[in-house]
Amino acid sequence: MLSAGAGYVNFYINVPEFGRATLEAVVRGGEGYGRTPGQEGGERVIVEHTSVNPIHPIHIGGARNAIIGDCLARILKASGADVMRHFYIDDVGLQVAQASLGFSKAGGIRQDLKIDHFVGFVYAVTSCAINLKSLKREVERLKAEGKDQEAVDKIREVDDWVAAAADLRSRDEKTFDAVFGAVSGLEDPEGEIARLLQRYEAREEEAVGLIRGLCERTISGFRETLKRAGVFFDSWDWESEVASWNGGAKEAVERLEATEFVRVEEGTMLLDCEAVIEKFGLREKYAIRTEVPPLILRRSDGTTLYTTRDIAYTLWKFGRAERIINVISIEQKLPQLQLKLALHALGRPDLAERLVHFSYELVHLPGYKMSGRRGRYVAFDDVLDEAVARAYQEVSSKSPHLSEAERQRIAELVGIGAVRYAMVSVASHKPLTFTWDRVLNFERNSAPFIQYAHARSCNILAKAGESWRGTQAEYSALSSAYEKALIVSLSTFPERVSDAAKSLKPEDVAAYANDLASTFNLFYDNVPVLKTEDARAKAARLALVDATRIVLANALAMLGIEAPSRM
RNA sequence: GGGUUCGUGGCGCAGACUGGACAGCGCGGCGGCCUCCUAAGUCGUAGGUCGGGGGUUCGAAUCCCCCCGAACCCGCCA
Repeated sequence: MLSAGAGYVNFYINVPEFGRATLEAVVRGGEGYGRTPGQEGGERVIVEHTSVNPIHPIHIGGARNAIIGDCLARILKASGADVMRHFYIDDVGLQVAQASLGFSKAGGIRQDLKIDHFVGFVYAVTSCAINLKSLKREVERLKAEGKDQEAVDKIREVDDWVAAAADLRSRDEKTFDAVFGAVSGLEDPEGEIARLLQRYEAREEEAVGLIRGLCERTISGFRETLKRAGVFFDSWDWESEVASWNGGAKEAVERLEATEFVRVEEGTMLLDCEAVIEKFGLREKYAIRTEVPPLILRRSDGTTLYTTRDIAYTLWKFGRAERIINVISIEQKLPQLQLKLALHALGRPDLAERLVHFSYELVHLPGYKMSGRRGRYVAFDDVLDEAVARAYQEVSSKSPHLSEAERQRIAELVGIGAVRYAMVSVASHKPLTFTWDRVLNFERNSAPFIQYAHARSCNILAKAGESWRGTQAEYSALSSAYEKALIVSLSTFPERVSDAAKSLKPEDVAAYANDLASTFNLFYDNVPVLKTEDARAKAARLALVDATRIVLANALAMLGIEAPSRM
């Protein structure tokens, strides 16, 4: 039936029939409802995400990346794609060499601190020592040249690093003194780091042992954190292996060198991005309104830079998938564009077309700016701990009848669910300001709200037993507005999932789950299920509850959030 | 300085690409609902010049231009 008004067409649905069809489809589909089964020869997609530098623990910004990337992968998989999740380990960067140098001076590791946190500390101390040394030299030079005002500005920077150093020292004097003293005592720490990196790229045994040793340790910490957060990878790609030692970066540079777009200036090799844009008419395609600076492919000392190695890595990934989605923060917008331009320069516009930079905004902290180099960040581990602790308080006060073990189990999945939901539900192009109260809320518009609706549905079903399943359901009994709304919501789930996958908007699944939970709560408060007199009407309502339970669980699964049956 | 993105009630968000039914939701405020399937729920109420100003349109939070504010980028870092 149709009716029109104010330029809109309203549809009315044959509820009993539609209800029957929807509920049967949900129950028949079970865990698969809302999912498109993967097919032989389906699109292979690599989602590269997290890829935190192995020099400090994953902080709250990396957590946003990990959670968005993980949800994206889950949703794409649900829509039928053959998804592989990759973590790119940037072990060929300057920062890793720097952390490794400091680590070699630390005089052993601390057993009482998670290893990636210890590495982060050592890296920050090393970075302080190096920055202070070079800034002080700069100040001397400026003073000698009579540039007093510039010297004053530099002194201000020195003060900032001195403050960072004092803060670090207060955390662990022994390690600080060992690392800071040793690094400051080096005649030319920056040169030493550059040489270490060169030796690593040349795959010299000692350098490999040092850098790999550090990376392996840090990554073992990452794995622990990520596992707890429900984030998993199919592949851990060492930059050294997929871009450097395998000759990939060298080959990419050579191939680019053979094109008309590369030139050498003062020993550095540059890709003329503007020339690429002009040649292939890409200005409009990529909405480029300003001059794109040249991409430096090779340093004057012969080593490669991150984006150069990323070209090689991208080609490597395209050997394994048709589409690549890189979850990388908005800060790297320009290098990601330059990466595409490099593909064009190599004569592979088809690859550029299927390379997606899924960018997300940074996580801010009220009051200060995070800085790995200064050792200032909120670690993902600490966020998870705090979330679970708060959830435990909540569970204990709301469900004191549950056993201690069960309260702990529920606290874990509620706390972590809350963090995941908070991270994925905000559109990724919006900056996120981190505050505990905001991220760890357990009310509506949060994972616990959805989990609670799920637990309620489970509870009704648990009390109903199994006998109703043998009863012929009378779907015409589902006549209230609450029931109709619920049926409509359930029926739209598969479409919502495929839309979210197409538009790469995991937050849409989060919003759907919240809406469904809300719709179910209205039903719950207004329609008594177990008290329904007529057995066939009761069976229909129980089928509706069962279907809701299934869809809530499936939606939560796509967000990597567990669905408890009690809480 | 140039570019990109964002600016929606006290706070946090959705809606914007594909312009249309009173701009939705949560937190916080105020006032209700547990002899009834878990109140992490729910109902009611107050609170909005959709940053500001022009324009396009029958119609603009949504499209265009200008301005203001914030974030990010413009490195032989990643």
